Formats: sequence, C-alpha cells, structure tokens
Amino acid sequence: MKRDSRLSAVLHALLHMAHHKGPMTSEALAQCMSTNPVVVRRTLAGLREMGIVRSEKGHAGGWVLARPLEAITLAEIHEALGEPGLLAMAHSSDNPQCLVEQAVNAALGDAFAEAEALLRERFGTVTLAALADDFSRRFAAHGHAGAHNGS
Amino acid sequence: MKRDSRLSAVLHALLHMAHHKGPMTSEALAQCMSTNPVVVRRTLAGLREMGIVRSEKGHAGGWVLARPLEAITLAEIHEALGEPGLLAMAHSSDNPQCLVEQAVNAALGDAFAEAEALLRERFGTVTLAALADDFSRRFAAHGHAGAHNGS
DNA sequence: TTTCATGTAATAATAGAAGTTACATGAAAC
DNA sequence: GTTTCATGTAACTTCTATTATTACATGAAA
Repeated sequence: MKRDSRLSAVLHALLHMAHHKGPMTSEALAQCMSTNPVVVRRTLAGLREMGIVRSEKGHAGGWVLARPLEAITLAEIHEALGEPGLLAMAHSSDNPQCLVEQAVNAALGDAFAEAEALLRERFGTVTLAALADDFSRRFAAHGHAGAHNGS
Repeated sequence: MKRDSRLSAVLHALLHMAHHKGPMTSEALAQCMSTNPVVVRRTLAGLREMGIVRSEKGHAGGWVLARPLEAITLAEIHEALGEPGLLAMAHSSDNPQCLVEQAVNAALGDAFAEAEALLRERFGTVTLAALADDFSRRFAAHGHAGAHNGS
C-alpha cells in the first residue's frame, strides 16, 4: 500500500517559507520537496483557499505564509489537502445489505474510528510553531554547516 | 489514496467458512468476495502458513478453519496478510540528513505511533468469535430471508 | 484414469497518483 | 507599452502498485 506523503511534503515547504525572507517561487519549493513546480502549485492552492498561504504573480512573486506559525495547525493543513483518509485500510464497504459485511464493518469501524479520532485530536494541537521550534533545537544541536542539503 | 480492503475481505471469507458445513472452494469464496479464485488462494496462503486455515486438494477439497473462532484474533489475520501498514500517510522519510525533515518526522511520528499502537491493541483483543456473535445478532434482528446476497 | 481442486509462476489489465506540457493571466521592471 | 517573470489551470503522459487472468503442475478422490 503506497502511503501519501503530501502532508510531510507540505510541512517541509511551509517551514522553508517560514525561514525565508520574502516570497518563494514554486520552482524553489519544488526543489526542496524534490518534485515539480506544477505539483507544488496544485498542492498549495488548497492551502491558499484556507488562508494559510498567499501567492503573488509576476516579478518578485511566489508564496508566503499568510499567518503566524502559531496560528496554523496540522489539522488545518490536513483539511486543506482535502482530508485524505488517515487509515490505510477500508473499513466501510459499499455493500451494506450483507449482514456479514455489516458485522465486519462494525467491528473494524469502532477501532478505526478511535484511532482516527486520536490522530485528529493530535493534529489539532500541533502548530507549525511547535515544528519550527523543534527544528531550531536540532539546528542548534548539530551546528550550522551542511545542516540542510536542499531536500 | 486507495485503501487496502484485504482485511475486511478476508474476515468476510472466514465468517462464511465458519457458517459453512465442509470445505469451501476458492471459487465459492471468490464469489463471496467478488474477486478471483487465484486471488483467494494467494491471500489465504498466508493464513494457512499461520495455521488459521487449512486447504485440501482434489474432490471435496477446499478451505476450512483450522481453529475455533475464539482462537483467531484480528491481529493474527493482519500479521498473516504481511502486516500491511495501518496508516495512510508516510511519516518517516528516507532523507534523515535534512533537519527540517527530521523535525517533521518527529512531530508526525509520535502521533502516528500512538494511533498504530491503539489499533494493534484493539486487533489483539477482537476474535472472530466476537464478529460471528455480532453477525448472529444482526441475523436474528433482521430475519432470515434475503439476509445475505452472496457478496 | 478421469475429474476436481489447490499451488504457483508469469503476464496483463486497472486505477490512482505524480509528473509534464502548454498556454492563459496578471504584475513588476525596463 | 512591451518584455519578463511568476502563478493558474487544463489536458495529457508516465509511473507504480495492486488486482485480475492465464496457464500449467500437483495431488486426492471418484
């Protein structure tokens, strides 16, 4: 099962923006996330709609954070990505007539709902500021040279 | 992100086996799970290696449960399927040199690890017998006619 | 010895995400 | 104003992982 890496990719991009004076182009962000500028624009479009980032066209254009780091939670970012399912397994089928299926769904559904709720709760409490602080700590601990290789 | 439905499909198949006198063929199970006999054999091969089911060749051959329902947990079934990842999102990247990435991984990793632990714990306590009981209750509540449509 | 069922390798089809191309839009620089 | 730079977005291609299918070997019972 292939896992969705958009959330961590976006976090990566947002932290770069936070540490960057002035707008960053899709091109530059694409290099950070080792992907393609169009993909970056597509992904960040969702965040823009939620007022997390802003974009400007033309000369000196690009992407900037639209709010302070303290005011951005993982939950919002997840929502901006279209709330992709958090769990890798299907737990509700499209065949509710079958009682066997119903029993299976009920049993799995409870466990899955709990796990999802836990993740949502965590996502709601973690802000980008917390991530940035963590980064600063690591940066201080390991020294500055070669600490970031552009990925 | 496409979700893995093998777990619920297998549970569906095992409950059918439990309610069936004598072995069930891959063909019959494939119809239940609306898939293909070879896929059924491939999937159940893992369960057979763990002693959850047995298979017999030739006339009157097919698949039977190798243990009582009380002695089969969701955790074992999950393991028999190769322990597919439970979460849909990637939380640890293959680029640990980047400190930004590290901070992101650390933040997400904690939340994800907790959710996974919760699911594993639940999987360990739910037996097939519990699922079968739930099915019986539904069956009794809705009456027998047309209760199961072969899916 | 025929029939039925599994065991398994090899290949094809599918679906979903990601990447790419192409061009329109708009803002600043010259 | 027109050139340059950057985003906005649609259309299309590639990539990749899963699932489905085909083909044939193995083994057990009728």
